[in-house]
Amino acid sequence: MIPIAEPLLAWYTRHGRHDLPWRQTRDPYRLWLAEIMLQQTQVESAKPYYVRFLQALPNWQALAAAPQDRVLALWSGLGYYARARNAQRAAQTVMTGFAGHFPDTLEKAITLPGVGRSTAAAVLASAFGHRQAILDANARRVLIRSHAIDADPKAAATQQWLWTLASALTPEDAHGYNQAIQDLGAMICTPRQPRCPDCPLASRCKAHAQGRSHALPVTVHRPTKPQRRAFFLLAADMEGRILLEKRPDSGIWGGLWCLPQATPDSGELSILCNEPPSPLEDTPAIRQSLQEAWSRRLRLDLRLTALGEEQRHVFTHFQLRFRCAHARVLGGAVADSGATLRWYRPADALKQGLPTPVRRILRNLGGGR
DNA sequence: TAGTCGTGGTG
DNA sequence: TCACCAAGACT
Repeated sequence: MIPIAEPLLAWYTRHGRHDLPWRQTRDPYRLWLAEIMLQQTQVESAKPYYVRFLQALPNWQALAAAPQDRVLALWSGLGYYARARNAQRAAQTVMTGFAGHFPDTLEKAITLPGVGRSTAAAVLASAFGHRQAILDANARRVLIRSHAIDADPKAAATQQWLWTLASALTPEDAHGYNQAIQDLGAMICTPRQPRCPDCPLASRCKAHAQGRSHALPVTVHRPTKPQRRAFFLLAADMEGRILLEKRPDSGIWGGLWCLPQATPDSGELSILCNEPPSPLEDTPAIRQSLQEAWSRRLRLDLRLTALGEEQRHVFTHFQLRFRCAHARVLGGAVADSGATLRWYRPADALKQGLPTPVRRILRNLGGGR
């Protein structure tokens, strides 16, 4: 084991990112929210969301009591929407189960939905000064390089070893140390092109000594992403309002408002589910099939007027190719008033919690902006 | 245990 | 265009 706390803290004092919004506070709510938003998310992406979210929902009580649609709207565009749903559940648990206070032990903290070991440790260390080790992507990379660990970082045995290492290395000032190791990972010990000449740990880093900084952590080859295809329905009524459908709570884009989707070859309208990719051709038969399927399911008299160009959206584990089917609503029972189908004027739709591709589509409706 | 869950930046 | 990656957690 290589002691790194001392040079790390000294470096952090001089070069750390002390101006990050969540470093101006020791309020557990604010620290916890930052940790949730930063899960698998880079600092620059989370920043504006963090500020906006706190402005709207500044404490446990406000978040616990807010409508889910409001929470998701604030999260819209940030991704991993289960985090937003879990965050609200966690806030409700804090209010009802912990008397409005973030739990002060690791065991209790990780019972909150969306709070794992690393997130809990980060909050306890920063909010209460507890000596708790974190193990996020930054800390993991620093430990793997400094100790020249060759094993697959994702393997369970490696994880266990890294946690042991992290715990042993974390000093009494875990609050400072945790932030220091994260900043080092983000600024110096970066995934690619690590800046070893500027690193305070270079003299004791095993990977550096072996000239393998760039080769660690080892990467396991991932198979290419599968493709999924779908048609999105852009149905406008007489007043120019657009039909949106709320997605189920679980699964992709859970709880968000989306354009109704369909695939041409499945008899009924499937929703971004895992099925063999069918081409997004524009043929009379496919238009007919889409029009009938949507009309039936949504109980609307639809007339498809055009198919937009193919667009793409890449997820972590698959790639989505889709086209927008523009349609007019001639009449019929308006599938409205339901909990999952609503008509929105485009300007109002943009205030809802939308997946990024849907937001982009609706933004482009009015010709830009 | 191995998938599942978003989005934007980067080489 | 593409694969990889990010302040991970859940099922």
